Amino acid sequence: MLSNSSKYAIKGVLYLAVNSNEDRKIMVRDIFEMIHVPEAYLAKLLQELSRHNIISSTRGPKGGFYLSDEDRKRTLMDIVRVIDGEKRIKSCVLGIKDCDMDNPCVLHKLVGANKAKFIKVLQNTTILDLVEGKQDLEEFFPI
Amino acid sequence: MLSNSSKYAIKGVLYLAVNSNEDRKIMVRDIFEMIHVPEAYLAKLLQELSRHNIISSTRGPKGGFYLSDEDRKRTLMDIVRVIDGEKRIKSCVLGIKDCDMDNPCVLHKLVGANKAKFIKVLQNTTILDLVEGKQDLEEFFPI
DNA sequence: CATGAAAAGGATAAAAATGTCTTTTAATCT
DNA sequence: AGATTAAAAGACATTTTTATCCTTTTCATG
Repeated sequence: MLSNSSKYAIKGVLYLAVNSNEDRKIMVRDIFEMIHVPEAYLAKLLQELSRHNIISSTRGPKGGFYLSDEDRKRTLMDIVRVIDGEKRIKSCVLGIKDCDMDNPCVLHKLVGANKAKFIKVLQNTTILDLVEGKQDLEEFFPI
Repeated sequence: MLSNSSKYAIKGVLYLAVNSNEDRKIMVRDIFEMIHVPEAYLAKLLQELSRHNIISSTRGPKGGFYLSDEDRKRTLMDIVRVIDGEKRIKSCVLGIKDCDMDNPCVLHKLVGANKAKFIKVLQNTTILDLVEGKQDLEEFFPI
């Protein structure tokens, strides 16, 4: 349903949400251990997200990845869409290829409702939602 | 969440449920086109299920795969368990490795409820459930 | 009991996902 | 300007999943 890559990406962004801002950028080197993702792999994922303007980054000294206020309004679905693509997440849990939520197979009703709800959660949950109301931030990490 | 293999297996078993019984065994050759699964690959999957007594088979002339009445009481979860293993299906949608339903990570509550329901469906739905009340059997295929 | 039909099983191939490494580019700081 | 730092980019490697092929074993039947 979600690839490892998407999960890694979400964890990375979550870490940035808690620990970074415009004035406090973070290097991959300082993230990967906390979230248990291989350094180079995480770098690639964050680069991909940055290229799609889901997160922000600057190069050079004092550089690193961070989340702007705008970035924080992104949903989990935005992340998944970049990493896995729309198709993978929406594809049928039981069917193959041609079956998806918009064009369901006959088995779809069996599991479709649950899956639809799951997708709604991804679509409706922003990074900000996840982090705020989370006073005890320690609680998140290590994931 | 579910591997292709599991989906293939479910489709195959569903076909058997509709078209086979003790007196009417079916060869892989006569299934694979209907459900859009490569012949040799489907054979492997059905063999694996047969070995685990999820479905039945006999060799030789007039042989083939079929479902006994007992087989029909198997759940979708039984199939998935054989093909994917318990671990894969129960692993966390967001976390990695050490996080699963029995030992949830902090992100789990976000998506855990939906996933739990999905698993319950797999656990509670038997092959028989799926097929009966399905008068218009044509409707199932091709999947 | 010989024969042929079918599953079973082993070995291999192809593709996709995951993970690593090296070079290039850009920002910052003397 | 030049040195240094860190992301960006892309080539390369590994592992897992998916898929195929081919031989062996089994068994119903004539």
